[in-house]
Amino acid sequence: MQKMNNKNKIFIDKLRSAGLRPTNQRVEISKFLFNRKNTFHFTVEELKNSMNLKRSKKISTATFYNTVHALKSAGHLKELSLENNTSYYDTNITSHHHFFDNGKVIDIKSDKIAFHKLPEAPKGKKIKNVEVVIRLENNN
Amino acid sequence: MQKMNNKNKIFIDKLRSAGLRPTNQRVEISKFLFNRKNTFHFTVEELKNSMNLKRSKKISTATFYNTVHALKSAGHLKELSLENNTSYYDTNITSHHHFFDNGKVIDIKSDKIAFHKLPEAPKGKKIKNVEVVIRLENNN
DNA sequence: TATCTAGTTTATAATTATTCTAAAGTAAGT
DNA sequence: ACTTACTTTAGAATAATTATAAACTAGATA
Repeated sequence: MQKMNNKNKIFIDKLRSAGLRPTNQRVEISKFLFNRKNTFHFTVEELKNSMNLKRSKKISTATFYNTVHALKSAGHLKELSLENNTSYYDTNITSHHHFFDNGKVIDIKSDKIAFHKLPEAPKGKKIKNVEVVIRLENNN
Repeated sequence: MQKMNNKNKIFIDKLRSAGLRPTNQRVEISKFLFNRKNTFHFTVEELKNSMNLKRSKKISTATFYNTVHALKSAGHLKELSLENNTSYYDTNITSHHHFFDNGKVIDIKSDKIAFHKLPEAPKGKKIKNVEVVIRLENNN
């Protein structure tokens, strides 16, 4: 069914590398996420709403969750812990940090933060990653 | 009803400063949280379970949530964003950071992390706080 | 100290984000 | 074209949290 043109190869490859068959729904999700100039942040609910808004045949919630989860596990998406009851995802998987301002996420390029000192991991453990979240508030 | 002895004054004061009347349930929660040598981390569910385990008359879930929320708003507890579907709280409200290892939270003293470089807040905003989470994995 | 009232507690229902289930549909190998 | 294992989907289930509203109580007042 899926027209297997070169244009979609990159998006299909991400799915395959996540162990997912490139079905229509998944390819559309993959394109929506990765076929753009700038990376962005989203919640699954936001993704679902913005994609389904323009579609007559809606993609189901479960498919969004499954696909996002698999893409995350394969390393194509990064999950952010910013608020305690919504998962934010980032299509920018390079090492970087975030400002968080009342539900809005802003990237901080990796080179804008440098450590002078960092602790060692407890014995038997190693550091998987270091995440900095700078929370913002209004100026007075 | 509440025996207003000096021993409890400090725990009662935390409640009052959070705008809460020092009822029996709340004083017990406040004592459970703050009447100890070392600070600790907890989820509301864990707090409820460990307190109610030894009680014949259970404190209701709503009271735990309300009290924790008010104490947090008053600055007596710190909420941590570590996992996306459970709120962790910390009775250590001083500035510090965390290791996070598969559901387990470990404090990192403030002086163990130093920044060489930090970005400025976007215009109109100021920095509320800077949180570092170092995620750990096993040394295989 | 008895009374009163606004604030509290509780069980339960409601909500939100997410995961599970199982029936109907489809990709891709033969 | 056929087959089979993987997908999609609607809807149910779950988990964390918040809301509701009836019964209860702290603490001010008479």
